Amino acid sequence: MSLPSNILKEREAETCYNEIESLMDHDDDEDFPTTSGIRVLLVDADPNSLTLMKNLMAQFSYRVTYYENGEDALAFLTKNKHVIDLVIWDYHMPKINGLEALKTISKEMDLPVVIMSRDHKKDTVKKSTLYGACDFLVKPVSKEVVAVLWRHVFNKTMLSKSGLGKSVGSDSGGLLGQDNDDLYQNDEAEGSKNVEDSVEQNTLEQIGDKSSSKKRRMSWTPDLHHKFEVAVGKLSSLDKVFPKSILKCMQEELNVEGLTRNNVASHLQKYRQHAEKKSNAPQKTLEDADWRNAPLVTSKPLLNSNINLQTGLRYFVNDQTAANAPIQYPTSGPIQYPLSNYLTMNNNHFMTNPLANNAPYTDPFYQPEQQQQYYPSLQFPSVISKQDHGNLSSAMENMDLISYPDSSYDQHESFLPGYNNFDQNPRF
DNA sequence: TCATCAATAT
DNA sequence: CATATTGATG
Repeated sequence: MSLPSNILKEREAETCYNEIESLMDHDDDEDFPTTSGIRVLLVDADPNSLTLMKNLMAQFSYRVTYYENGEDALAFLTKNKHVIDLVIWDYHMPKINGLEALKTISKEMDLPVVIMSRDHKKDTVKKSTLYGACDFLVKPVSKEVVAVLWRHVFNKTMLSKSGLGKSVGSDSGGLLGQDNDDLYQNDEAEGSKNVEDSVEQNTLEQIGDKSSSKKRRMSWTPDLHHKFEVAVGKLSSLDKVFPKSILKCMQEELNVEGLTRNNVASHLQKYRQHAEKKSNAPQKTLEDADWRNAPLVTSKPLLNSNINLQTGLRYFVNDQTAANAPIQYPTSGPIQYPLSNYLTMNNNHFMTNPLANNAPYTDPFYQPEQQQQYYPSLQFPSVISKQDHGNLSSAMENMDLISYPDSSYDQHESFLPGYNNFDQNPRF
């Protein structure tokens, strides 16, 4: 098993350090960082797009090895992993698709893998990122994307690895250090059945095999939390807001099973702390207030977008529409999510694509002949911090993926790679 | 490292 | 039952 630092070590030292320095020095907008010499394995079953991408990358002096056949590519890779810096794999491949490649590569070697796809449907993006894809490119890939690709990948992999200090061995399973099999714990659990299911499993497990499996910690899904709040609301007028009464109400009136009084008590504690915190300190710090009140940054969107180091997804930090969109907790019926779709970025933050105000936006940063219209609400997702959004975040905490449009994305939408601004101390 | 959850101890 | 502490998680 190769070491995470192999990217650094195995490239020629001088090129490498020059590369780093030039990368770090360039926060200048117009200058693209050099990508020369980066050794890329490019795999795409479609010869046309393969050629296109290969040529484009050659323009930026990447050293590209390319395959149409996934098996051949993998065979090459196992022998030559030490001379490859980056793997770009098409999602839709016969035999070995992007996900298969991700699995194998993250297991057997330690290389950043970028997934490329013509579509960017819900599943494609979700699975790719969850399986540890370092980046997700939508075909046709623009030259701007290629220009900053290595910078993103490098930044992501190196930062996350050096962030843990020198420890090298522990994170070898993948970029996120997660086992693929465990990623979808919550996938089958939906809606109100969540807790019942998990608790049932617990009891079953405990009966069947006491020694091996730990009981799974329950999770307060949005739906369950909603019921909790409904129960609290009903009881509050009677001054009977105690765990026991809440539990009773939830069980009898809201058909919740499998909860214990302690579960409710624990949640109630957190719920109250949350309310207290909110009433005590509704004032934000100056800095936060400044940020929240700052005008929407639209002058150079790409330059202001960030990449999340864990998911590889882009986010944009100043979308007030999204930041201010409240989540609705009706006293009955399903929760009304705001005009947004939330992706969990990490345990602290959500990325959102507000679907409101779809007015096309022309990026002034581009030269006239290159100008294109964006749909800002979709192009530039923003981040909502949990600290600023109490009631929104508490209910959504445990969700990997809250919601997505049922239909595939608008064709104008994509997770466009932005320019990482190398903010070493990002707000998020 | 750091914040926060749910569980458990007091 | 309320509150403090713990352990796990990401």
